[in-house]
Amino acid sequence: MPLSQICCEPGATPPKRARRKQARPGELLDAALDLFVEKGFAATRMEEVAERAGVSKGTVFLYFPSKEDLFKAVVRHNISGQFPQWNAEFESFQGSSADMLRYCMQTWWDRVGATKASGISKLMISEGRNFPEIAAFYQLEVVTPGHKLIQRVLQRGIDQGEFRAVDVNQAVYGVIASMVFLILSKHSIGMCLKDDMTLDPHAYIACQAAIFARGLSLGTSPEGQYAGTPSQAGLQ
Amino acid sequence: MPLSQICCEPGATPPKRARRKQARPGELLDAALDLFVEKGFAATRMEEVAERAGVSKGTVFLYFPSKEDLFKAVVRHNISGQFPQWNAEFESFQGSSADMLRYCMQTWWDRVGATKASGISKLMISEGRNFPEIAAFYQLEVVTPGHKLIQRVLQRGIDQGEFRAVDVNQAVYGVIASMVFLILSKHSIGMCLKDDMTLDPHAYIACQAAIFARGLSLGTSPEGQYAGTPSQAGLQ
Amino acid sequence: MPLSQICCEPGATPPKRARRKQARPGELLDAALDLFVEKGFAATRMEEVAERAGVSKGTVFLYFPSKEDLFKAVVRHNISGQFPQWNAEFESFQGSSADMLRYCMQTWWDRVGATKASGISKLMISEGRNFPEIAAFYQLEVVTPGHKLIQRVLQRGIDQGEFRAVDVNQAVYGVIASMVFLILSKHSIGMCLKDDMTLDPHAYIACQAAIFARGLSLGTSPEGQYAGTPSQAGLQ
Amino acid sequence: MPLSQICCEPGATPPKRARRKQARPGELLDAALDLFVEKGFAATRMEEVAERAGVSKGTVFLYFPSKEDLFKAVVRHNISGQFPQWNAEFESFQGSSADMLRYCMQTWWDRVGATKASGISKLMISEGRNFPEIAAFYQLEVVTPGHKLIQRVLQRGIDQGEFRAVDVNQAVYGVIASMVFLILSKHSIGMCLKDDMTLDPHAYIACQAAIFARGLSLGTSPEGQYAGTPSQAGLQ
DNA sequence: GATGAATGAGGATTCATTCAT
DNA sequence: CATGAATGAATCCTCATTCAT
Repeated sequence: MPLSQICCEPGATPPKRARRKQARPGELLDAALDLFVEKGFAATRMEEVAERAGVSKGTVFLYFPSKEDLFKAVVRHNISGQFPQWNAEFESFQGSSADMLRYCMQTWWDRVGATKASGISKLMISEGRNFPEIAAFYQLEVVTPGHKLIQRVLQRGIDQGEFRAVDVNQAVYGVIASMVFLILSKHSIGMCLKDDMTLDPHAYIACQAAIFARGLSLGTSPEGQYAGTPSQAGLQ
Repeated sequence: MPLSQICCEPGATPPKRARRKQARPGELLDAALDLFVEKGFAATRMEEVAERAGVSKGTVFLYFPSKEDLFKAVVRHNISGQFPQWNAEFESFQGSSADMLRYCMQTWWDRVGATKASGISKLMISEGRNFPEIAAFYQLEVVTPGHKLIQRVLQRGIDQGEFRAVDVNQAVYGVIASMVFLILSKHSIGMCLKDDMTLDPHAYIACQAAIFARGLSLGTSPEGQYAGTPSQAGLQ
Repeated sequence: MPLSQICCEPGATPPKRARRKQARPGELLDAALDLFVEKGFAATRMEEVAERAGVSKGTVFLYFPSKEDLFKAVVRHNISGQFPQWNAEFESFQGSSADMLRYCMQTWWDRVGATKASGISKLMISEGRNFPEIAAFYQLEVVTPGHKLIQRVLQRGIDQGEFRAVDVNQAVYGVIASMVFLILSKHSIGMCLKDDMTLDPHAYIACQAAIFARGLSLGTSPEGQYAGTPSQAGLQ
Repeated sequence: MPLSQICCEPGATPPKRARRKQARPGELLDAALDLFVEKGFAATRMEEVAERAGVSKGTVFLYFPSKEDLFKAVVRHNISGQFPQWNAEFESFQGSSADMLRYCMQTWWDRVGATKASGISKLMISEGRNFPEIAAFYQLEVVTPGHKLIQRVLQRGIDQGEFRAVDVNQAVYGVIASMVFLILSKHSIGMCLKDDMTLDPHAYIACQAAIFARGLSLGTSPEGQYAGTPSQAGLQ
């Protein structure tokens, strides 16, 4: 509990200056997230971030030593922070692994995909190569944890005899691909969508999750999945 | 002195100077494509484009009035004719729809994904938003035809009783998502891959195609796929 | 609670707060001296001065209206009384003038050169030009007295028939040069030393003093010291 | 011989642009030397260098990739370049080592000390610590070669039986000290001079060289040079 | 008095674009 | 046509200085 709350009568607002001090980082991170998503990392000027947060140029550097650090803070504030909760949440999941997969995808959408934070992923796809340190950070803080989370879900299905023993890594990428696509449909002008029709994320996720679940399930498998070269088999 | 400068009967290659002049724009576009794909629009320097094309800085501006114009020219020049004989080829496919889907994906990879052409997809994903006219063009020439092609494959499976009657549009996006992911794994430093492990495209496609085929197949379906909210069902 | 805050009879150390207040300027000057010597005027940040003095940035400006004023205060504060009992001490020296010279240099090193005081010499050498008033002050308080002291030693040697009748002024500068060099070897990263080898001050002084003493001595002089232009005499 | 001189009639001035191109680096180096000496490294703004050379800010960076590189080029252009000639010159020196030493010092003064280039040394003394890379460069290109040159002269004297076998390194520093002092008398407001009297460099060098020569000479040595502690011996 | 949050002028460096040759 | 020297607007970042608390 801050001093200001001790030595003043309850309910008193802290001095203006102090309140700003506390609020600043958050305001800056919000402004930065907006701009990074809107214009990309390289095209976002620090001064613009300052303007949007209602402070002067120098103030941004008071809280974040460099543009890269600002970006990292944005990532940590908006994405990485979610993982501990998620992991915990899945520890105690009781239903089928198919349900778990769907729940996982839907939850990701609700908490990240549907928010501005998803713009960060688009940004990493677009500019990651030019900022190796940032890319490494993102890899460490977002990609790897995300991969592991999905991997755990699929592995659980296999271990419990719900899923076939497919190559888990490849399967994980399939799930990630769905989510990446959803992000791009939102942030890349829906460029990959037919007729500008906007994709309904929940329906899309439900459909993909169902396909994955069934695609990984045991039961009667349609034969010939991996047999021969179809080009020879099927094409005249 | 090369022969071409001596013997000039019609049809002969034009003298070096003239040929260079004619070839210039193409060489510039090639160089620019490479660089835009590799580094993005902002991070690509005009001088670098000139260098890679073997001309001087000023020459680039002789052919393209500005960097933005160069970008637009690059994309437009590479979009044309992305979907040539594809449709015809699939008219006569004889095998199962599962095989057809897999064949379709593999072929796409060999003919497009693995080639330089996939670079413009990456470009559109990364920078499309900043060039709406171009994006519209791309949509018309690439996205829609691609979507239709896959749609036909899935619809064929449903019509022939091989696949379940899922929402075809959503399912198509799943397939596209896989391919987009593959492109990004190639052009975005594989930033979405675990531990920098390089994705083997053929294995990846085989796996995804198998999951899709099975996911869309009839047979014993694990019930409850769409029932209830898993958060209530599965979470304590 | 420290005793000083309880018992306040006259003469007792003032309460901590007050003592700090009184001590502030001195602590600031000390911190600033260190930093100015180490990094120069331009490269020293006011905040760093504050930090080293254990106060906040604003406080420095409370005592010194600007960085330049701080600099001036630092030098002025440290110049006073550089030459205390020196002269008196040498009145009664009994040995040879050669010994006296060596004793003089060694003593200077022990009492000044080796201490923090030599830092302001370095400061004046480095930044003196930008602060003419200060430089004049330094000239008056340090340079001239020092010069006179050495001059007296050499003159004594000449008067007593120990040294040749060289141009005393020039000779004095030779001695000063040695000492300046020693200061710089200490404060300028020994940039003028070969291979980063650290100079041993006492050995160096012993050597220089010996050379000076012998160089000023009577005895068989190698003739021709001042004759002709060596470029004509020695060069082919 | 440049092309322009081949394909044009003799005496024709090269096209304006080309001539500037050739002259630019020199003009920039001159402007930079002036400013570095006048204001120091840190305080010299690149734009100012450009202004003084009559070009725009960007042009400086066209020729020198960074401020540090510009500085290095200045050093190389004005100081390091001299050493090869000097070394060669001394290979063939015929006179006594005493003459050689004096000639060496005088020549250094005429070719470097008396020119603006000597300001560089003052600058390194003042700011060397803040720019380690530059300091290392200066050490390599100037300090070490200079030290070696003087060392050779003194060693020659010892080898030829002209000088006593003193510690050569220490003696070298004595010579360097003289020259450093001369530089400082020129660039540090003559701060170490008595009564603002300007030092006559030639007389000063003659005097110092004589003292060194005699100080290093054989002949009857005044006894007791290194004996006892004078403080005990001489002081009452 | 002391604090430290906030400011904004200033400086190094980059790069699209122009234009004399 | 082609060149590449020159430009200067734009951008990140630093730091002396101010001032509300």
